[in-house]
Amino acid sequence: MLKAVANVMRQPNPKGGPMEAPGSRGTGNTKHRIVDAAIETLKKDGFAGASARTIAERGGFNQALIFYHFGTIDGLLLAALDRTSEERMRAYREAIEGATTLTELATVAGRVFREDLRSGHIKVMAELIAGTSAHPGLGPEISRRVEPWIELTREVGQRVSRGTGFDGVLPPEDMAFAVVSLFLGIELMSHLDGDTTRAERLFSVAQGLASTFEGLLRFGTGAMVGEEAP
Amino acid sequence: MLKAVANVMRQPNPKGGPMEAPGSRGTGNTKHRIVDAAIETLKKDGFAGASARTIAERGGFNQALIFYHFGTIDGLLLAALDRTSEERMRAYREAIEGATTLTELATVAGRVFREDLRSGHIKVMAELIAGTSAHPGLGPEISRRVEPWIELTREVGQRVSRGTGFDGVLPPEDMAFAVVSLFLGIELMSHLDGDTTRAERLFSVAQGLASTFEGLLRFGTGAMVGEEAP
DNA sequence: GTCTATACTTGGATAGAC
DNA sequence: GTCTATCCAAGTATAGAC
Repeated sequence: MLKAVANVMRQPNPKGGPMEAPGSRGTGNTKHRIVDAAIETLKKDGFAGASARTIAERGGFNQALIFYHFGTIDGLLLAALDRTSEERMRAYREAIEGATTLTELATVAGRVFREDLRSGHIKVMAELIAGTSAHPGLGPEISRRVEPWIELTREVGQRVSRGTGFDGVLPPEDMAFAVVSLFLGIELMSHLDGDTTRAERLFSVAQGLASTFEGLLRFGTGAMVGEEAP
Repeated sequence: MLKAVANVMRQPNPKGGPMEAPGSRGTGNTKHRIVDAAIETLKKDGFAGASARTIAERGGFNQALIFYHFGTIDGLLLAALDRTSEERMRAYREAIEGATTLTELATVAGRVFREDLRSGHIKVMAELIAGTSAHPGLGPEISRRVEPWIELTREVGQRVSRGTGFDGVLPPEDMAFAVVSLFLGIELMSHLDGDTTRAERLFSVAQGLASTFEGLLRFGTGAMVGEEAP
């Protein structure tokens, strides 16, 4: 039950492994396919269903390849998280970086998260976080990979709230923690009954609230909180 | 992998099982102990770590007893959820029913959820929801057991927002879904690094926000949204 | 690098003695 | 109702042929 702990970060194989040597064409392609299958399996079967056998069967390759390329299952799962995380982080950054007002942010973040919800990208993270209790060795590794999401959220929140007179009230760190938690929770809930309509509705409402709120602020509420426009 | 699906609701044993016969003293005590151990195991080892053997070892009883009393592991896990859910529901209801203002609500709900966070009661639910992907048969069962929580949240939210001029803006259903999701997410995040300080801080801040907001409302913002006090 | 075969462990579940 | 013994499926991981 605990024996994977010390091995989580172990390198592919004792002899240096498939180190993506300069001239190797096509190599690395298999690793890619394995990671794909792992992501797919985490989405559909969850952490508890992500065994070497199920992953290998879904991907149509041999089970032993996992251990050759990633050492352990946990190693593969971390690689899977790295991939989705990187992909989605790029998507969020691109979508969000143009947004400066609360309304824009709500619109654009809602759109990207809807994509996630449908494709299950955040599910990978939620499942791994939940699975951490069973494989404690994963804890610190997952934790490190979640931090950038909190940081991204904090940055964006801070940028958008600047000058609204709201940015002293809810500290950005707390806001970011809450938002990331909320997204993870929505992901869990939505996959419970395969029903994303509640989540979709929530995002519509949030969008509406954001622009209403923004309108109110422009109205002079800023002065009430004791803030001046820059 | 899928064979538990049809068995989830199966009764204890073929012959009618240990049906808590009227005169049986002490009986049912064992079932209780088994459920205790299951809850403890879900909290500490998560869904993926909650095997018959680990549960039995933690509880100091024989592994076979689980199948005698609950038919399957999934059956036991549902019983575990029933117990925590009932216990915590009572605690929340008692704590919350007196609260009529937003400030009171934030204070009291925060206190109870902090208890949860430390004792891990909601973790049981979060782990089971996450585990549902691996055991699809659990899906509907868990879903049924989550609904009352959304309903409770909705009721309370509605009661508190009544007359604040806020209760048309964020539909109670959406609010309830968001709050439950948020709590589940916070639970996941807090157990990831065993650090509950971020969650604790968030609750303090929320408490502060609630009373600030309430103060603003009393100030006449209600009129701005077009609502009159009852 | 990839496959087959295999060792060994853990897990769900049942039979049967007590 | 509880325990021992046991069956068999599934899991991780490795050795060794190709």
